[in-house]
Amino acid sequence: MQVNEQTVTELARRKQITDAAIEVIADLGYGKASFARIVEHAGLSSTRMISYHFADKSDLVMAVLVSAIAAGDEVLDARIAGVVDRVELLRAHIEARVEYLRTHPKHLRAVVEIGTGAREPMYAAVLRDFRVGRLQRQLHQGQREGVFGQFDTAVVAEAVASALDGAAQRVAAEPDLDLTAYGRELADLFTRAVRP
Amino acid sequence: MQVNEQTVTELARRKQITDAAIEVIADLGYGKASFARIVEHAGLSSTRMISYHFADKSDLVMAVLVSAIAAGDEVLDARIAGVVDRVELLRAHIEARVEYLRTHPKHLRAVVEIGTGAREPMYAAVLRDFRVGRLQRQLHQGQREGVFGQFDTAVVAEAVASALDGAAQRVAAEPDLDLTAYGRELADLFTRAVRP
Amino acid sequence: MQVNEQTVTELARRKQITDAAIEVIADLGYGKASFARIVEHAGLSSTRMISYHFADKSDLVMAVLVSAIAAGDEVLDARIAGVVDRVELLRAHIEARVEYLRTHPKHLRAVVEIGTGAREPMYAAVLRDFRVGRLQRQLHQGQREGVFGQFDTAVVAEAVASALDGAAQRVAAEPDLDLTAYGRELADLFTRAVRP
Amino acid sequence: MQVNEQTVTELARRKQITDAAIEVIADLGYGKASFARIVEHAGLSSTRMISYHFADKSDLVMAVLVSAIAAGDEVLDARIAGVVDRVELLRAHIEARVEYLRTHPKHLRAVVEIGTGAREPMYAAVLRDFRVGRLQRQLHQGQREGVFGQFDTAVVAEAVASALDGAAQRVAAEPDLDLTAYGRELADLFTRAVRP
DNA sequence: TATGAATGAGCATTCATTCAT
DNA sequence: CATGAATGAATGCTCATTCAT
Repeated sequence: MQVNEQTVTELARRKQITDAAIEVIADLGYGKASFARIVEHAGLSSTRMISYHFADKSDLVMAVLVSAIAAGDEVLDARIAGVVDRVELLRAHIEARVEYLRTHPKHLRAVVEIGTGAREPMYAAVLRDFRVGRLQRQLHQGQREGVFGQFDTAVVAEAVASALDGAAQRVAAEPDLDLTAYGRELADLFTRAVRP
Repeated sequence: MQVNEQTVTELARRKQITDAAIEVIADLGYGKASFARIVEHAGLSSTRMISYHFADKSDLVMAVLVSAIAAGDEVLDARIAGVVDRVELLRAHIEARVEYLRTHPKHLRAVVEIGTGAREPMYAAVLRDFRVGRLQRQLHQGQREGVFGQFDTAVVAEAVASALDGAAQRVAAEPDLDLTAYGRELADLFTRAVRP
Repeated sequence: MQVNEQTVTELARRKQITDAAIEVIADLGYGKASFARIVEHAGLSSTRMISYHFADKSDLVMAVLVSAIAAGDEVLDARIAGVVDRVELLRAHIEARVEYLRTHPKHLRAVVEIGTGAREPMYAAVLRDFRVGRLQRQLHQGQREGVFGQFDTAVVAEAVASALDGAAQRVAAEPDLDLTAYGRELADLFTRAVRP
Repeated sequence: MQVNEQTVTELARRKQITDAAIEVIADLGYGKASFARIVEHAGLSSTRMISYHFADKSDLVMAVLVSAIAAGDEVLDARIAGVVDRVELLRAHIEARVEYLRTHPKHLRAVVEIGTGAREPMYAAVLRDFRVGRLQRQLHQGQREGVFGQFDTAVVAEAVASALDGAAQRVAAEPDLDLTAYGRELADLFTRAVRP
């Protein structure tokens, strides 16, 4: 008995809907991702099903965000584990995100779509944390250690995050893109850029 | 009497509507920019007015794109005129885009919104041309001249373009942002990154 | 050319819809009076028609209120014209309202339904004015002239208004009720009650 | 073991739900008083709880009516106990109802809301009994005894009941209203009105 | 005694577009 | 050059109720 006890069915349904929502948002964009499209994709009987399991649309979108970001951070954590060198850490970070894009294209694309398409400030904090939070702290630490040059960490972190957003956009239009190479290029680019 | 005859009234109306559309798209995002919001903003009597002057929504959006991109390229042309050094040209390019963002925030933001929010492939070519076309050619030329190192020009051009998109997003949420400094940081960042 | 120019068609449609809304609100009550029921009653093609002519539901309800109240005040004005005696004025007022209930049962019932069923404070002012505004001023004036006794005019005005509401409720359940007699009884009741 | 056996838990649950329903109906109005709102207010887990303990919505509403009316009649009985004078009985009746409104505002308001908002004829009998039943019999008896004048007892009883409804409405919008004074005014008003 | 899960019907409102003048 | 009038489809969301444990 836990405080926040939840049925397995309940959790399974939420996951089913969240997964469908990720696909639909990634494929159609945030603006066109209606409940109707999501139930179609999930094979549910009616939109009523979504309303039953989520308080409202923003509740569902937040669940999508949490789910996709958790998966992305898992990949990131696995990739940077044991890396100590600051420059290598930056490279690992960028490559991990691109790897995530390669293994979970719909997930990352959904996050980007929500980030650019949704206007509600509700998602701002969690999105900002995912995009630049950790990265900016790493850059800052690298500067303190003298490994990186002097630059505005906010600007660089935003540039890295935007470059990854751009990669997600490009791969959507160009599915055969070699993402491993793309990630290496991006990592090269920014490791050169942060040199003292 | 010319072949492509258009009255001044017609042109003025189109401009009035296009300008209103730019503001609305920039302010509400592509997804929420409906005819209704645009007529409100333009002070027109009904959405019928838009349908009369534009074939359909994509026609209007294309007009917005053409108008905003022309203004952006004008700023760019003025800024790079006479610059010959490749590195300075890159710097000039980036700073010109940020200057455009500073002087015409709604225009650039509208372009970014359409780029991220609209799904019709119709706009893809003109958007790609604006975002990376000229830039990629410049990077390529710099490599041929041996001024830049070896990197994937498509990746770097996309990264620069994305960084500028990101700047447009950030300034929308943070209007007091010092864009001149932001442009300089970005130019520094990428000029470092392209060094051989 | 007037400032607030409006087409005849537009006005006719609004009236058609408003009239249907009055009937539906009177028959089904405010809570059950949906756009769907109103278009059915008006013989329109879809609820879209209502949304086209009225900004939203409260806009339609306000139109209903204005229309029904105007008709009621017309009956009142005709009935009290030339009456100078204060007591006779009170009698005329009450009988005029009941006469209005007799000649326009749906209209008055719609007003009562909105008054009791709608929670939006939006309608409060216009409803209060219709129910007690004039009446309370008359009672006050009668007291100043020494024709009426000393009582709280707000309480008595509210009691009269509530009695008329009650009559509207009763006649809905009991359509054969002799309203002329009912009005006379009510007038007798309150003229006795205000005597010094 | 009795035929109509009911556990204390069952009764307690029904009371919990009924009490919550009274509050919700009083606060939001009959139209907006959904199972969802009632469940929220009662702190229950789901609407299923209500459906389990009550056959349907009208069953719950009827329970609300019975409960609220019983409480109101208790106040009335206590107030009129020992009063024999017909005029004083009328005064006591009115003042008791207003006192009930003062001590149990939600209860009386819920009854009024159901009376005006619900359309089902199911509640008509019990509502009519509460509103005018006893009162009309008293008025009739007073006329037979020659203490009251000649008037239509149905009309006067309905007027008194409506005035009390109106008081409930007014106090909802104007919580600082001096109800004791209001009750006295109302009692004065109607005792004057029934004089021979 | 309780509950989790599901449901079909209905709600007001918004959308870009079209017909007729 | 402009407009008034209309429209079908879709939006997210709420409703009381039921099935199966």
